[in-house]
Amino acid sequence: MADISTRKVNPLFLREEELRQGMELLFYAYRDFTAEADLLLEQYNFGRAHHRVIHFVSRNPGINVSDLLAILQITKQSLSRVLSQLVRDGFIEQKTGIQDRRQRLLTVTEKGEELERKLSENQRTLIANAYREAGAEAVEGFRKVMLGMLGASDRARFDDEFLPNGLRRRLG
Amino acid sequence: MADISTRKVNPLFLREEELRQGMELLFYAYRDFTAEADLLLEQYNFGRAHHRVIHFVSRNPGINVSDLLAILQITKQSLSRVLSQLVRDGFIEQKTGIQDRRQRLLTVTEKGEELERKLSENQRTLIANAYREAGAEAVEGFRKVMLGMLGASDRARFDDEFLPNGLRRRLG
DNA sequence: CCGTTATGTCAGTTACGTTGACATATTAAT
DNA sequence: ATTAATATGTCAACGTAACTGACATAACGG
Repeated sequence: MADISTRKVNPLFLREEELRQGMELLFYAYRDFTAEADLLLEQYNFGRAHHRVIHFVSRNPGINVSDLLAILQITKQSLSRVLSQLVRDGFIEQKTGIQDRRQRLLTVTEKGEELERKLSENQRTLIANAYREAGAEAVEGFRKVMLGMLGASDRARFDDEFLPNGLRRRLG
Repeated sequence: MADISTRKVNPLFLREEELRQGMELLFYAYRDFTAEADLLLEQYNFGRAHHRVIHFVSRNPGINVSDLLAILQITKQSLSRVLSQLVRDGFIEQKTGIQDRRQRLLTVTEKGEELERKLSENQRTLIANAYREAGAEAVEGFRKVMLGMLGASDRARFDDEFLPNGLRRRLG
């Protein structure tokens, strides 16, 4: 086979090829992964940014704005537009913090949870299918490689990943 | 441990948690992966779109515009802006097709290859480190899961992934 | 010759990010 | 008690990269 002979003759080329392939896998996977939700979002006049906000607020109920900004890594002005739309339309609620009254603690309303479920339904299916077809061992490898590609601060977010929702550590 | 007890008590919750975690891994990995190249691109007044074009033209020398559009999945108007800048600045060359003179076949110039190397240097390092730390078996799992998440047409692009560059099949 | 294809371009729009400057309420510190 | 720092919000202007729709040109193919 051409591939095998190439493997033997030029292993360095294949290493390079392997890396390039990884880059492309990431590109295609991310795009295919977000494609369907994007279509749904259009019906609400929302964009991908709204989905991200709903997702992370749903995952971190009671999160404050600073911590959300740290996760999303955008400016407060950018978040403001998206967040105020979500609040206006009743998908997210803001409550003044108890210990620190400067904070606006964010939670997703039931209406918001419903939207989140709709938006992520296809994504969950995609991942679930990929996980199921690949098998538990492959999933472990997938997680290992993905975690290895994250920056230190993002990796820290997964340290307590198996704690129940309410106990998850805020910040990063 | 909290995680193990939770696992036993509520396996369905953990399944959901596992899927959500996969979604976030993809989000963080993609962002961290592209962050550094984005900074470099600014110095050329280019954006991520330019990187994508250079990458895929470099990978598919002599590709025509339609096939490139099929890979990128953007409109020709969107590609036009980016591509004409890259041609203007001497990173990409267009040659009229030989069999079909309507086609503009695209190749990356030496200057373009140099830029591509610079841009992907950090990305290659990120992947290489993640691969090395995770081990060969994990990498196989990673690839399996990622491929499983792709749509059929994107998955087809990886059918001949181990053929040398010049022999890779065009289109999808 | 004519319909289709490959490509390009003009014009207008949208989503989502940016910077900079400033305002307000609240907390923390000297 | 005053002052500095923090958390948040907002106004304004801007840039990139995507989009749609419409039209133009050149070349291919029957």
